[in-house]
Amino acid sequence: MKIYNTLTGKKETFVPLYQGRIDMYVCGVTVYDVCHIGHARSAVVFDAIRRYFRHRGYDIRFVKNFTDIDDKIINRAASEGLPWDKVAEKYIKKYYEDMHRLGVADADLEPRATGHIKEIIEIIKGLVEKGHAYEIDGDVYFSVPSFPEYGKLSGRKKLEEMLAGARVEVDERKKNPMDFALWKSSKEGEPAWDSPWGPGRPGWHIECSAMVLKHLGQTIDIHAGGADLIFPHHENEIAQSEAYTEKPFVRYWMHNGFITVNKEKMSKSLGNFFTIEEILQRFDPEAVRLFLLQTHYRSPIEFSNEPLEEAEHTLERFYQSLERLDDFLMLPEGKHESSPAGFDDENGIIASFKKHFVQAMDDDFNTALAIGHIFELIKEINRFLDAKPAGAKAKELMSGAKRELLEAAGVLNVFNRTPSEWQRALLKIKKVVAEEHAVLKEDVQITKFEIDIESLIAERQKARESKDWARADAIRADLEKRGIILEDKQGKTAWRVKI
RNA sequence: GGCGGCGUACCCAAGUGGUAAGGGAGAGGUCUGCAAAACCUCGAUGCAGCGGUUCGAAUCCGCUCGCCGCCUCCA
Repeated sequence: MKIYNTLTGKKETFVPLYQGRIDMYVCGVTVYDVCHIGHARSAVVFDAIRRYFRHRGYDIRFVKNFTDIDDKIINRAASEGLPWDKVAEKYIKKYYEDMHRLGVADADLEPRATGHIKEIIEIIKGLVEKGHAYEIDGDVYFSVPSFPEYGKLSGRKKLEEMLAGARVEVDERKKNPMDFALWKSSKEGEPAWDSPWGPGRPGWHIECSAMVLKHLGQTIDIHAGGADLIFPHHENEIAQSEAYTEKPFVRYWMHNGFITVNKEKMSKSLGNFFTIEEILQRFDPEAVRLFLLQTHYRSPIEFSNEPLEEAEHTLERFYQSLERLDDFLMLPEGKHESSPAGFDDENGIIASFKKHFVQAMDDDFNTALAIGHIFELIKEINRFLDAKPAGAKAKELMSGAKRELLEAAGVLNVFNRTPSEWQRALLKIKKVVAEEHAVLKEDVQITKFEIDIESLIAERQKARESKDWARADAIRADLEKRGIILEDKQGKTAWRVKI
């Protein structure tokens, strides 16, 4: 398995520190506002990667933090008129709602900065004792010159060069302009914890060092996050952690690319962001997840409606094919045996799918290629079924193909509903069912709607039998206006939601 | 100013030395009462441009052009 390591700038063969086990830490979010699609990308990508590790048989310990104390939270508390910890609670709750809808599983451990003040103070004390940190007026700073390897992650070599064009406002009291805060003294009325340097709160970077150390250990296999965390956040984490433990902190650093809007990074400050909530009002969550996984995790993704609509079409294609496959598998067996030639070849698409899927994912988690393989398999299954196969052997081949398909789908956590669940979800998201009804009594209303459709289909069927094509076509056209497409198949008429 | 990334068909996108995955859109065909879906066929002699290394390059090297990111909080 190969992983691109930001530290070396290369794809490397992945070898965990302890055989069969992986310690992985992902930087989560600062909970001062709702999440946007950029946060979703990071969460979805590392969720898929975590699932893949598990699929490959690793015992993975997966930790993702919440930053629940920080200047932005304090500011937000002031503007919302809430206590700071209520602000954190509120957005943690919202985070879970959004992420669960996107199929992001909870981490094994989801520690919060404020739950680790004791450990943070311990580390800062150690760093001061070792001469890596110093106190000024209740603030404690990390001394960057005391850690010669500083800059190794972000590729920054000379501190002077970094400062030349930088837009940093330097705090005059710091010994070196690059020094960063480990502990910040609190002003009157701000949240504060007691410390050897007086009441204060932790700096941003130190929490991750403390939580990694406490929950995973001195050296971990993988540390991940968005590419914007490389500098200064992860660079600073390395400095603190390695200065404190004198051990390598992280073996593989992974960073996901940004979501862009008009080619520019989506960000709060530019105001060009779309929240997960508003996107999910218009698109199915599975389509959003698929959209995010159809591009390699390190490449930028340009955000717009079109690829999300395409993702819905892609899902439609998948579920239509799955339904067709299910229909075939439900068919009575019969004695007749007939399978088209070539489909059960050892090197054929069906037999080699699993190998290809694993190869793609083993190569730095190429989910885009892996999804490509899924659609090669879909096409092959459709081709097979087009040839009107029959008998036990054909069924065996198809049930095997279905098993492979769903196993791969499970790893990515897309394509894992039933075709009818997908259609029901579409009924809601495409607002085919009147909104007030859908909101008031979801499933009851939808079921009634489905019964209506079924009776219209029956009426149309009668018209067709008496060759009253005008009547049959009128019913079909009427349903299409309401967002329902009818498809006449062998022996039955199926309906689906128009995308 | 320093460091880094990107540029593949109409659109999205994979591909880091062996002769251009996949999806969408489009054209033609099979199927269908007609459709829809599915399937088949067609579609980049070429991967921003120029030059070089090589038996062989989208893939490596150099230069040029264009776009973006980090150096401030940021997924």
